[in-house]
Amino acid sequence: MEREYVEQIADREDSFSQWYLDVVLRAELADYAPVRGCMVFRPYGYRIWELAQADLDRRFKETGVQNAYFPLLIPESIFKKEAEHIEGFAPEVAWVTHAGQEQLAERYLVRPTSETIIGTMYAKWIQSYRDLPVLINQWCSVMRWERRTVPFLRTTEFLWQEGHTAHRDEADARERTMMMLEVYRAFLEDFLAIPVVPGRKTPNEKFAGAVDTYSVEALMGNGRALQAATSHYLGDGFARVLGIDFLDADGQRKYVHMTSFGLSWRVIGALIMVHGDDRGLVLPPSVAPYQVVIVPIAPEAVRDQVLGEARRLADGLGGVRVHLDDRPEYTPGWKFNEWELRGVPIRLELGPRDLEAGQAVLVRRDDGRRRPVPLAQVAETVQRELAAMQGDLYRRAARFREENTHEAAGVDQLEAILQDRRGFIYAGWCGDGACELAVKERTGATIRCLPLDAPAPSGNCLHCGRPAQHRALFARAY
RNA sequence: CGGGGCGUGGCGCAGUUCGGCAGCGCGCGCGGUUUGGGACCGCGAGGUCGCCGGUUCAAAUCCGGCCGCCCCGACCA
Repeated sequence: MEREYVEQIADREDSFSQWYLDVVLRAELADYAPVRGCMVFRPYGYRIWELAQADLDRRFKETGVQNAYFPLLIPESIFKKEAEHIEGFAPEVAWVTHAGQEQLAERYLVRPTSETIIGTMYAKWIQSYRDLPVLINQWCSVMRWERRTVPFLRTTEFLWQEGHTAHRDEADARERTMMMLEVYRAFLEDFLAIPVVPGRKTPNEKFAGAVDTYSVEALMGNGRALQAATSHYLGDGFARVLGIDFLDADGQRKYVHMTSFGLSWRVIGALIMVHGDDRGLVLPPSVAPYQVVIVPIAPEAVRDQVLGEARRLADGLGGVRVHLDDRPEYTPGWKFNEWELRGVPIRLELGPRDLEAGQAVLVRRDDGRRRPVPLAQVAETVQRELAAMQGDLYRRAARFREENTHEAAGVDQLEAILQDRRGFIYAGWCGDGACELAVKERTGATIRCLPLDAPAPSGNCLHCGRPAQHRALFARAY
């Protein structure tokens, strides 16, 4: 039999990163811009972001978070106030030094994150414990001058949301930190169909300026880990240097305890790498710009008839994002490949033979199964299959993760697993950062997180052999 | 930032060894025939050969410098 599908993207097994880039470009999610490390987020990709954004934004608002917007530029004097913070970001900060020909009295940095400028405003707004908590999020872009960039995963400028909250005490702030981590977990698993491991970062891996950093970690199709979102308990460090204090009910002046949490367009990269296959993108119905594409097979003699029925079919799919591809210049086969590459969950084929039989042919993107559906039942079947596919994609990704999750008793074993098949690797850890760094040095794997649901540690540290204090999740990471 | 590879019409590439008319496939435009897994025929448009400099009668090709992209490693959402 002849080759059934056209070669247009790199082989996913042989060259995963080339496959990833091919999908990004060929599916028209993004394109390279004439700016170092920057990309253009094209309409099809941006629509995915809008759908994800709308859902996550709704989840934030359900917890009382409001949206606002703060400036792109941050005065150097303000950013420098938190020592650990500036030290962490200094190497990748872009500076604004001139307005026209004139040199500015003070340099501004293009925000790499907004803790300091938002905190500065909180200092003005917060006087009393009655003003707390303050729960604000902003959708914006930030800039970090990374050395090596990859579309969506690591770009010089990227879109994200950053939430910043101020609280009366540590307990309230910590509760918010965990609440937002759970919002991310639910969003990623339920909406993007990406299974994640929630956990706490080690001191080596935490956010510059945070007391504790939590993240949700996902496993990509090539066995590498990706941090999909983070939530930080910042303590009162930022409050102290920025002067965010309030008068408590007991008459004492106190500093607020803060949190911040963020998720970026990196999750678009995760979608590609978790769900994609040899034929390209596979989108969960929840974030698919088109959930259904109708491809009419319309020879000249029956053209009007087929297109008329195709339009009726589209109109009958209320509440579903449907696209009728009636371009005459492309053949049906071309369209099949095109929409599969772009990840549309369901394709409906409608041709003369179907009209005679009073049916359409339904094909699911994830399993490729094709079957005839009577026209009267198409709407109902589409709804059912979209819902089923959402769940199936999650379960498939979860199964892949289970199959690629291992245990390592020592560094040798960890190294062997990484060479052989990568994936998530659990191992005992004594809690010493030196052991963590030694493992990284030798194997390239880092502790992605200390999973929250991990059972009590048993056995010994994989590196030094002392009793394990944690059950750590190791992986090579993006 | 280190190691490797690559920059030639929109995309994928040949040509570079050994200097001598810039080519091929796809795509694009027009006309015609076509439509159940990337249709076919004909005509046509489109290139400062990544950039700057040098050698030469002559440079995509040789020399020097620079820039960009990709892959593999050290830092990050």
